[in-house]
Amino acid sequence: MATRSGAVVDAECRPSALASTLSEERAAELAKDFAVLADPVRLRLLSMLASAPTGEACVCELVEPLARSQPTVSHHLKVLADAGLIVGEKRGRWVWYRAVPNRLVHLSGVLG
Amino acid sequence: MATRSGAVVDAECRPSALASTLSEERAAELAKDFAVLADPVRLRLLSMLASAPTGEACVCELVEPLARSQPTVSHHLKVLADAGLIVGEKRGRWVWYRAVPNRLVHLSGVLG
DNA sequence: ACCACCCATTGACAATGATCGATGGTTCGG
DNA sequence: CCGAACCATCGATCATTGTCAATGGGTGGT
Repeated sequence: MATRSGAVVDAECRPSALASTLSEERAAELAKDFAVLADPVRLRLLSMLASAPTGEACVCELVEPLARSQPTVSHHLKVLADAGLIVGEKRGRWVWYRAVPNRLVHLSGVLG
Repeated sequence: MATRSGAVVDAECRPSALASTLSEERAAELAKDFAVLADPVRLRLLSMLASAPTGEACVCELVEPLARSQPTVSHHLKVLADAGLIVGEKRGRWVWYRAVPNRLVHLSGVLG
């Protein structure tokens, strides 16, 4: 179907505006946040800390139930700590980790 | 502090029960769900589809704003579709993708 | 029948990340 | 002061994944 003076372009895909409401930078930030949660060991670590009777646990308590080596568990704890999801406090020989409450709420808001 | 008959082991880390409330299988499932969201291109795709005037968009409309090749965009759309987050319908030469509502709510519940 | 257009699949490659063994730094008990 | 226990870091390895070029399969206009 041609217009009077123009070429026929009716069947072509026009680039037009689907300007995303989500900027590239913001998307990258969110993706990093979700990537922290995209690992079963880290999810179980969060669960174990959240359900700990005293609210905290030392690394040596976490290694065995996870069936991973101690360096691996330490690695995941660091990832979680860097993301602000947990905090660690050194007391004597032990380092006690505790889940940071409400730190996941902003992600929950993105989804809901 | 020693007990009556036992040796002193007070300073050792005992393995004891931090039985995670989150099973290894469930953790693996959740991790896969979060992994789908752990990519900026996929997050922007979801955003673009959700904010599309008609609620849907064809692939050719999505390629340019994302600054990725068409095969790459197709790949991400497939990942999202396999996760049940979007659905695609072929009409003529085009495939129209639409976001599936409320599909993210269960993840939102996990976080909140 | 041909060609242009839309989209998916394939194959290859580079980057990222999960994992472990080995090592080093602290801290405490004896 | 020495050894043992706890934890972090380093180096290496292997699997996963994001990306693109090339290709193929459909669909529709001419």
